[in-house]
Amino acid sequence: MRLKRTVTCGQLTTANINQEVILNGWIATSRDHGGVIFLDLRDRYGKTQVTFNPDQTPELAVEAKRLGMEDVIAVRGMVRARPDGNINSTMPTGEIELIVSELEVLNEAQPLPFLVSDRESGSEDLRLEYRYLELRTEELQKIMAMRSKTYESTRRRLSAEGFMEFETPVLMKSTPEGARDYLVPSRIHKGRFYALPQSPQTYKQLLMIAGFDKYFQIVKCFRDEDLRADRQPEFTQIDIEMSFVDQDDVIGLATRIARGIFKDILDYELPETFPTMSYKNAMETYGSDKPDIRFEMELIEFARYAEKTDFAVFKDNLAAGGRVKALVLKKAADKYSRKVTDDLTAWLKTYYGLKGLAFVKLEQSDFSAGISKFFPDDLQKKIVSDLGLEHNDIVFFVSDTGPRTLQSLGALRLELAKRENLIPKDIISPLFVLDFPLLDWDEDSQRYIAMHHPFTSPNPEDIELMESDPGKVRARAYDLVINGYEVAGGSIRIHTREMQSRMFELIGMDEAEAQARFGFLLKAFKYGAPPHGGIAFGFDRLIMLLAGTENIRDVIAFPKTTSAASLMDEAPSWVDEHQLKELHIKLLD
RNA sequence: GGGAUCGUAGUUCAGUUUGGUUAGAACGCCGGCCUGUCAAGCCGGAGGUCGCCGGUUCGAGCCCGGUCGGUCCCGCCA
Repeated sequence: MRLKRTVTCGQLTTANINQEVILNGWIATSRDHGGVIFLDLRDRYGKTQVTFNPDQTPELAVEAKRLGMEDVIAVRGMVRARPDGNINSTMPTGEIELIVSELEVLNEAQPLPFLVSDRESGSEDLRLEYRYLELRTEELQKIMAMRSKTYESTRRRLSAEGFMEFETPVLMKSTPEGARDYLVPSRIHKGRFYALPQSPQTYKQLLMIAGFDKYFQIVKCFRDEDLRADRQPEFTQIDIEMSFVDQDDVIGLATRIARGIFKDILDYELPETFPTMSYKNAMETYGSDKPDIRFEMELIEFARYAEKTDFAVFKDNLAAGGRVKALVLKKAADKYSRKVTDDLTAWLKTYYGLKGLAFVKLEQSDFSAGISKFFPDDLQKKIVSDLGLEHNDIVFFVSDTGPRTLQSLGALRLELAKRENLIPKDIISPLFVLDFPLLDWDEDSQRYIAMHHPFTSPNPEDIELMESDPGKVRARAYDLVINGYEVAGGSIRIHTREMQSRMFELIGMDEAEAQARFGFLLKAFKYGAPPHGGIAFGFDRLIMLLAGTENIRDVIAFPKTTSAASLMDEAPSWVDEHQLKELHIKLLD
């Protein structure tokens, strides 16, 4: 190219007046007045108005006339102060303009599928097809810059703390536990497959055994499961592992990393230590293992009142070992007509398998509507006084099996908070959830499965329960939850062969199977494995919080749709027959 | 695997309730006018397999069945 930029489109000010400069960039808008022509030239640093004046350069004005949006040009010119009354105070470069003396058209753009100046001007599938254009929008340019700064902040802090950065294999052995693996067929080994890592879990443990006591990696992970607004099939983790540490050391480091990132990127001060809550408490109080604690509205234990009511559903469920819990929405009963409560009930039925949702409204200090007639007067008075109920409050009741009661009331808590705008924006509320159960009973396979993963160490206080009451054993596992998002999760690992074998046994994996699947790790444990533990941050979710978006596709340069397809390059795609043949693969159907 | 919802010019949408002449608007695009705008303005023009397949009907953008794709949710995500 002839005219290489000497400055960017975001940096010229009145200090540069009378300097000759060259700008390169995309045309954001053009304003043709028949005589004078204005172009706003854009690059990722900003926009500058460049002006073509037919009195001075008539031949350039003719050429500029046919330029349109998103053409790429280079211009040489003199920086001038804009005439009086023509200053644009909404842009940083609004006091100056570039009077063009030389123009090089680098590339012209076809008519655009949507406006780069307005991200809402195209539907999401169209924007994904032309993702490189969407990435030119101001919003995504900012988020990508934020993401880049976060990589940098993370690396700088971990390096300063003495961590070594590693790369671990992307082609690895398939692990049966956990999420579905993405598989890669081996050409050389007929009928065998590599798997893409769900996480580099085993490798980082082996690096601990190798003596690299502080490891980290910013790494892609792959899980072949169905997607959500905050889940992509490939996503990024800040993966961390440390030797000779206990839970508090890992939590301390995770706190410093999170504090550092929010300080560096948003200049937001998180507390020096984050609050903690047990898994049990989180479930009982918020109906979630990742509670959003930006607002109160806690779940209330209601069994002691429910048993004194005349409501058969409560009594039957309690007798059957179920639960009754309640949720109070303050000062909003008038907004919850029969239709609204019916809709909420239908929603809970559909998604959480709940049989019903009961409620009462407060009319002055008396129960009204819903199931109020099942509450004797003296019981009403006691509840009103115990719970501090006031006029126009509405109390929702859920009664079902324990887990279903907690989960659905937790979902209702979030839904009501959204409807009533109870969630304060601009607040970031971190929380460590601790003492997760080691195991989870799986109805389908009628066995225990590891709740976190099978390398998670049991809490030493509960080890004696491992065989007698496995469901009660707590793990040394911890999650960092921010604003209701699971942002990081980790555990202290098992580091002895004996304990690892006991764990495999608990989840119904016999010695032969354990050998076949994790023999390499069990073998390594025999050669001096140090006590170790770690944590992994969901990097994309962290960026979501920093950017204030609820969609993970906003923070990934080239994301996939909810059917795990890329609309831009049309992956996944069919492959040639000979490619399949080389891989010894034959398609059914 | 299940549920909800959306699909109409290049794009964003209206039209679907109640089937009926030539499917509209805005932005973008093309042409013309216009020398200080910054979402420039004014005038004109081109642009449609109403996602796709089938059905009902004299007649379907509109009703019915199926299908494909986007989004959100449940299951799933150690």
